[in-house]
Amino acid sequence: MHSANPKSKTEILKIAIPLFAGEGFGGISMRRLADAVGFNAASLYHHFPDKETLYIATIKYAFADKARSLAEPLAMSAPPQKRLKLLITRFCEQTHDDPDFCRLVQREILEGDEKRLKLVAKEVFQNMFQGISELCRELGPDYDAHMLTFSIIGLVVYHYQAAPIRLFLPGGRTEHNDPEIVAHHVTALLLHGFTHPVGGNACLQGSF
Amino acid sequence: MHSANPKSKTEILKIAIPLFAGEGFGGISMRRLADAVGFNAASLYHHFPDKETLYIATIKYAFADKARSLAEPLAMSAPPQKRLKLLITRFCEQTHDDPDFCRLVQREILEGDEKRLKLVAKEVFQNMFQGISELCRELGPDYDAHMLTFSIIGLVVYHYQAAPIRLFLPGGRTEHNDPEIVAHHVTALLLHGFTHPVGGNACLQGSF
DNA sequence: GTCTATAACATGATAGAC
DNA sequence: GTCTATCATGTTATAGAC
Repeated sequence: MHSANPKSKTEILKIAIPLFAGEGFGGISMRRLADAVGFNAASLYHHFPDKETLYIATIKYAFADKARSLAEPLAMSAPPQKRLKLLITRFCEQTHDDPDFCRLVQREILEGDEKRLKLVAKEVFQNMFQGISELCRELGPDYDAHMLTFSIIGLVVYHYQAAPIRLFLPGGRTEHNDPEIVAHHVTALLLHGFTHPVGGNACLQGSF
Repeated sequence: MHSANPKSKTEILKIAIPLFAGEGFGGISMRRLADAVGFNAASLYHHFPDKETLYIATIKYAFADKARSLAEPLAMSAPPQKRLKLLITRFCEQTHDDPDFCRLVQREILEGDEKRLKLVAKEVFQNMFQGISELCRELGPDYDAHMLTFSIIGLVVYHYQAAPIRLFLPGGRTEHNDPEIVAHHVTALLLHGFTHPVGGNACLQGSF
């Protein structure tokens, strides 16, 4: 219909991402967003019919093509352990490098209604989840693949979700957010549990 | 000074918990909270000087004594594996049974400033974190205790944090939120990694 | 301690000039 | 496609009756 130039539209969305990620839907007013863009508040309504549409467009824009790149390392032909390590490394790097995206997803899971949660599930998680599930069936065939996939994602995500509180907890250091360190830790834990890959002779030490 | 009856105060807080947990600070107005309490909005200001003070009081109230009960199973004298299993079971049950609390903590980590994050760290996590860290040093002495503690907490918490999206993802079923099932899964994963405790001969199958 | 009334302001959204 | 001006509504917070 109108809005011949899609550039302004995506430019608005690009600026909206960190704002909504930081303070949420209710925390950002149309005026503040307009200020950040360099527009007048009324101009936003030329591009989007209302605030919620703008918000959902922001989320969709932030999510676009994220899933693909996350699912990429799974397609490789390599031993499952190697694929796992690569996947987790990539996942840690992306989560580390794009905290806004991580927070947006978190917000959606926290506040989104059913319709929007389905969007997140489809746009963000679906591909990666499918891929990880299959990997899980190779690596831990005795586990429930869904649960294991959840655990892998949660293990990585939580380290960054809770990063703001890390330094206030015993032993927390800045290096603990380093994607390489997180990836190494998570991979080792997933493959061997409490039995560290180095000192690995306590593996069969007992059931619980 | 005023407010001779502390009952109204805590009653307000009790009602505020699920509201703030569900829609956040910006999502709940003083009017709506007052309606829920059965008061007039102005009356809230007799008990609390402003909205933010009320919000922080709500969080503090929700957090009070949570830490102690979570740290309890760690004090037992039992083999470390058994203590871990008990801790995780309790943790899963509490997280499952009190989703409001879980969401409030999540919100605080997401939105809290430094001062409030210190509050969460101290009131909620400190004791439990300390206890888990020591357990970690027994169970996985080759791991970084801080990282491992983060992983344990994250593993449990994420399964409930992301529960709203579970059914929209491949293989997700309602039973997957059952605390007993989550606890069993998490415990097994932590102790043995991908090597399931039942079919446990693949334990040394290779480094990555 | 709770109410009514209201001040002072921010918000989402629209109309219309340019 | 962006602006100014404006509306209707909702917001935090206060003053003062009871």
